[in-house]
Amino acid sequence: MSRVKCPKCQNVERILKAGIIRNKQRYFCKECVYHFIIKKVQKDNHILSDKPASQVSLQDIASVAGVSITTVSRALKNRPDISIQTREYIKELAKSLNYQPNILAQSLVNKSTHTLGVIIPSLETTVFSTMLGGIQEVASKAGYRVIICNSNENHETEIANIQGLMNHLIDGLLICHSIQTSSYEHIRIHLGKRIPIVQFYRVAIGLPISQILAEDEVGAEKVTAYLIKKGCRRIALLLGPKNLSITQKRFNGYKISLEKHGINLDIKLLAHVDFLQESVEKALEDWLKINPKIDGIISISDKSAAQIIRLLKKKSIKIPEEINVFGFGNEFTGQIVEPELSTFDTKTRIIGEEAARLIIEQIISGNQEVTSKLIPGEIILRGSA
Amino acid sequence: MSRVKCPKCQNVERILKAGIIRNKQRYFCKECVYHFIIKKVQKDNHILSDKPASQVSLQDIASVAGVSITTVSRALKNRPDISIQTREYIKELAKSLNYQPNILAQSLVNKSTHTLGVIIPSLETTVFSTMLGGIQEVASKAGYRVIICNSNENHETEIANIQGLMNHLIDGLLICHSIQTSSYEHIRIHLGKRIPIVQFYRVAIGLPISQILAEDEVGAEKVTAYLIKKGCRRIALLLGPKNLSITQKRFNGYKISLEKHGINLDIKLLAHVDFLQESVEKALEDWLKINPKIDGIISISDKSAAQIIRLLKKKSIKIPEEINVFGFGNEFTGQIVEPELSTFDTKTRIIGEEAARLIIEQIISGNQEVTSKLIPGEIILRGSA
DNA sequence: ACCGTTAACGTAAACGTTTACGTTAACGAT
DNA sequence: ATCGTTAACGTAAACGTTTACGTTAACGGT
Repeated sequence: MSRVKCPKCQNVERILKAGIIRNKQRYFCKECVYHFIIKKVQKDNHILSDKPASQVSLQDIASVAGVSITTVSRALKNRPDISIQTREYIKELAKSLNYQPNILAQSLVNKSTHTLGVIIPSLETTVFSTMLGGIQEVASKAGYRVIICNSNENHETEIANIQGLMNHLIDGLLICHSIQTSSYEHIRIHLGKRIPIVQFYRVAIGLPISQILAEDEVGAEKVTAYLIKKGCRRIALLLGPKNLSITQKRFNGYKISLEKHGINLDIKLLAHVDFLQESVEKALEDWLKINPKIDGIISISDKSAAQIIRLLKKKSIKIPEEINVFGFGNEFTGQIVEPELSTFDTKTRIIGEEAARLIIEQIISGNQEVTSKLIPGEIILRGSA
Repeated sequence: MSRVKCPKCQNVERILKAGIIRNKQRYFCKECVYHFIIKKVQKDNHILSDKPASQVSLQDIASVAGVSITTVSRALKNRPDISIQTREYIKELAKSLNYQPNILAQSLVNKSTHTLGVIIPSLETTVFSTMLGGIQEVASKAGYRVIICNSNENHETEIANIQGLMNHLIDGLLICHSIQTSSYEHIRIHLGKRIPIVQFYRVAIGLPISQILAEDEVGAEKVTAYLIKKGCRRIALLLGPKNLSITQKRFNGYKISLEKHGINLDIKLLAHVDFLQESVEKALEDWLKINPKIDGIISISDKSAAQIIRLLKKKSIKIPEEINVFGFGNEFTGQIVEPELSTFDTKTRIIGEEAARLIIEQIISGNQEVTSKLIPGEIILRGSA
């Protein structure tokens, strides 16, 4: 009935229809017992007809040079088993064709991407962008790219980001936890695998993971001691959410220092904020109502401290005469506010640098020994305390 | 002489040595004319003997389920041509084995990485980290990852970063040029290819590339006009390096406004700085020596403006009575300095958001039509002018 | 009995590399 | 002539996916 010809036995007579598959008629040849579908005619893609935009591959170079892909790879990678003439010829050819290796394919074979993943809670907070700067610099110098994921202080986002990065995109993970992160199951499941993890600044306490930390406890202790020495007895402490490691450590340092100097801890002097301007203002209002009056404030960040100073001045409260204000982090803002802010410099950039250094070392050595490093900070005295 | 047996014909007699290759003895069987090397005995890697750390692949699932890789892929991707029972079984199996797809392999096949590349001159400058925040947010919501490369205001680094990212790592490139970038050959060679490029904030003038811009010209014009209306006649203008687009545009706006109000342009009132504190201080010193005296300063950024205010106050120069100071960018610092800083809000975050939105649209639609978008800014009046 | 249809699978090519292993031809020594 | 050696290449598998295409068995209609 039809002019269909069997591609195997060339028979035209005993061909039967045999169903429709993917919108194409299928046939069955009774002669040679063979099912088949009529192929479309091939397009004429002889020469580089329609690939203006696509990158040239090893195959393209090999075709032009008249050698195999292996030989091209050998030439470009300076491997042995190739003659000098061939090597130079191929190298020049590759350059003239503007060959660029496909990093995806390389990574797939080499099982290494030369990329670090960084999970950061926010990009618009000075401490974090400063740490990122340190990470970037060290990573770049060591030949590593950086994928930055912003968790936006959100637990779910943090989990999703980590999962994505861990799916073979990175050689190592640097993580600074979000405010909301209180369980660490999503980290634990990746421990002991191929990809090393380093926590920095905000860390999970109690997990066997390498950490790079600021001197939160020591710093808070030193600052508290300094204020006590200056005569303060009612020192208010502005802290972040309770689950954060920096919150716990700074509180510890504060408490230790009070104990050493025989001052009783007053819970009313503690406040937990979420880094937003409103919550800082609220905490300050509450403190100012307390009796006996507060005579010192240790802030969670320089930004909040600067904000506190502005608010106190609006209320005509003298700094440092009535209230001493101390910041944490040594941000630029502290040099702008009046009086200039005394602060504990946590050496934020160095934390980033060290974190990158540590993870790169772990990647290269394959040694994932758990280490914990404290970056020494420094009290910087200016006008506010 | 030896007990070597030919793997083909099992002959033991007519075996000859045939060179050493990669430190292994090679043999030649005269019987069947065959070269061979004695293979090492295979290791017993029956069960998952030594893969505690390696991720499970489609192949692993397929082996356990007793089906082919294709079937597993179909199940996990909800493709047709699979029975519901099989699909559900495989899905559960995958979950219990904690299967995670290898994004590298997916990207290689799909020729798409769902990743945006961003080249930024610095991470520690507020405008940039704010724009990054905007980019990140829009990208995340659209399901795109972000690779951030810090050019560190360096031309060579910018070139290297772009080249790296373009080697199949990203689906689209967002770029904000470094100070040092004056030639744009490294951008031009990537135009018209598969990967769209969008410039933002600092752009190359004259290249056919889509751009998202701040209202630099209009903003400078408005600010200048405002100061003139307030009575200023000697308005100093702090600019960045001459090759930057924002420098040229802000200067244009300034000039236009002066002309409109019949004020002559005085070159001595212009200063080009490199964003470092020292150069700002130097520019200010020079200005203060000029006669007739300056009565207004338009700064390149809020940070520099805040710095200028502090310096002026140290010299007991009254703001805004003697000198009006205007910033650019609406950074947090402007609310801390006293008097609070009047500024032109360039809506930095929106610039980032729009840049991300535009490039994602170009990626999805495949339409690389060149568009240029100006993000409307807004004058914010506070105490300094 | 014969034919047409379809659900549900499998095979293999493709993406662009890297690399273990095979092969060839030329050369020198016996 | 026969054998050992080596430089310089090629072949093919592997990395983990996706997908075009082929195949099988079962079923229903005549």
